[in-house]
Amino acid sequence: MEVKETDFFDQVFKVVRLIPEGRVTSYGAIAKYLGAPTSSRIVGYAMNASHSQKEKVPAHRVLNRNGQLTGKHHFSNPFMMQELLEKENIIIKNDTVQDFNNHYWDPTFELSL
DNA sequence: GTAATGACCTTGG
DNA sequence: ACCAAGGCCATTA
Repeated sequence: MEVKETDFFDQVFKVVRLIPEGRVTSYGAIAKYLGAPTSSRIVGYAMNASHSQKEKVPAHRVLNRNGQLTGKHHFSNPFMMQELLEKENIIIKNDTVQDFNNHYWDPTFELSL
């Protein structure tokens, strides 16, 4: 089964796609939700593979713990990520999401509710 | 098969 | 409070 990259990736994509509009989450939150709080890097790597996925993944809603647009450079255009987020009523300044705590969407909290 | 890198986070000094 | 290093899993060279 070469089509199966890894279950971890699939899980990450699934959670990322569940992120509602106007909400953002962090890699560590997803990793923790998947049961791998220390494997936060894998989540970021999964986003890197998101381009390979058929279904589009709202990777622009996934930021780091600092609320910083670390992977904006990986998009079609570095500004695309910021534009997409701004379109969702999310304010971004200096490549950093303002009111990050207010827009933070924790899967372990929302999905575990 | 080994080594290095990566859209990160946690812990130690 | 700030700075530094380690760890994690998977992919690529």
